[in-house]
Amino acid sequence: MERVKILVVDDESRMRKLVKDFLVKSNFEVLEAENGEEAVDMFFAQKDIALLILDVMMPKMDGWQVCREIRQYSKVPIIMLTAKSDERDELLGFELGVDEYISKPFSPKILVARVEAILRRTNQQEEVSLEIGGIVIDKTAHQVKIDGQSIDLSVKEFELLSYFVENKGVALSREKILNNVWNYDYFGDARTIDTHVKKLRSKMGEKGEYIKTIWGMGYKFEVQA
Amino acid sequence: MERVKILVVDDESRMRKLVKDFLVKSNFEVLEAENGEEAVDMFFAQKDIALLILDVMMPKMDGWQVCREIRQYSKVPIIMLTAKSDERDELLGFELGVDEYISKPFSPKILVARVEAILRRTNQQEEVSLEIGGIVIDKTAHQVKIDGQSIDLSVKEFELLSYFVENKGVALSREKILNNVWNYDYFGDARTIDTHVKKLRSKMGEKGEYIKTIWGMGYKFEVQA
DNA sequence: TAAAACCATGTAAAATCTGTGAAAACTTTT
DNA sequence: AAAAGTTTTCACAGATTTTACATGGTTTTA
Repeated sequence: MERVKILVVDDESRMRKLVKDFLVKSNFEVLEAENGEEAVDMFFAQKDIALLILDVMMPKMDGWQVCREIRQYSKVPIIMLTAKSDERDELLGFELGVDEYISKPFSPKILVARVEAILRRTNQQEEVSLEIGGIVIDKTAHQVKIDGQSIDLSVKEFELLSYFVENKGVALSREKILNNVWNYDYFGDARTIDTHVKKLRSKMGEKGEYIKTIWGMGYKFEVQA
Repeated sequence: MERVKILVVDDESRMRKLVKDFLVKSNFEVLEAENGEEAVDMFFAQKDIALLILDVMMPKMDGWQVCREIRQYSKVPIIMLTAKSDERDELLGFELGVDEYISKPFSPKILVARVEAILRRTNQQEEVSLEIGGIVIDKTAHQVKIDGQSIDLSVKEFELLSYFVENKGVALSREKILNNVWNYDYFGDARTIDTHVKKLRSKMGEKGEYIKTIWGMGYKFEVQA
């Protein structure tokens, strides 16, 4: 099992180190950013950050702003660190979708407990396996079965199919696919998608037809005729 | 961007004014009703009310009843105002599809925050689909159905039809259509529109007649005869 | 009512896009 | 370091869409 990534954002390196130490001990992988801008960049460059811990007070871009920017694209859980309890702006946080506040100073146990609670809560909602039209995608096992028959997919193919299934019925532009399945900073040829779609379709046999071409637009995964 | 309409229902005019003031400050458009009957009538007369704020205790028809009547036809978000927290009937509310409770007295900020949170939440889930005269345009799926029957449209045709439907009843000059459906830097033949209109009409069968020619001016989408 | 202005339609050319195969560039495994 | 596998690029053919244009019909205007 791969370790869960947490991004810690604080301008004080001592604080970052402190938080990091606690989390690393609890077997999380910790990334650090020392200001809001760096945090946002890092979040979108990395694709699999499971939780953010944000200091409210930071130069350049404060925690609220980071929260806003990230919430435009992601529902990743966010914990806010506040110096005093009156720095907590519950109202603003509510609007922005903050999951939890922790006031400094905090005990290591509290921090880890909250992090684990939130991850447990959110992971429950996340589906581990998707099923549609005889296609079963097991994200944990990284395996796909079609009518009970396991098929071999490369990583990209797997991710692409997952993305399609997660967005079944939704018309997806190539650009959108690129931004979601490929890394945010990938600037290659959009035709790459076509090639992967071709392979996916062929590996999926007759169920490959579920991946529909929308001319001049992109693709759409849909089960009905 | 047009302002979002909220209907506030309470028998006390002071309370209505209070709520209204807060919401207007946050740039909502506020309609008022002073009892349940009026609220229901108003809701169905107005077509585009985005949210209801209902007092539970009202003469004639209480908040629960209003909720029931409206829920038969609409999924519009509903916030209930309760005098005391024990007036909240969570169970009943759950059945009726109440989205949120706010107990009086409440702070203006909380009210506005909840309203905005709910609108954000529901707008996300809301399908981007337009419906008129048996024509359903699902922008997400990039699909058009006529009387439940899916029809194939090219991208331009799809966009053109969407534009027409979004501007139903409005006479649209060719220039305007060109500027909105085509890129603003398109300098081709305006006759191109005619061709697309022709195709659209034919693909839409008898409903093609909804696209009306306005002589010497352009086109108009309109459902009635 | 005739002329002028304008629209609908069919046809065909032009532009655009997709599917495919093959090869190049990378990664990972052996 | 070679082999095996994966991902990306590229180019071409075929398919589809978009556009232009000519013709004939319709509406307006004078």
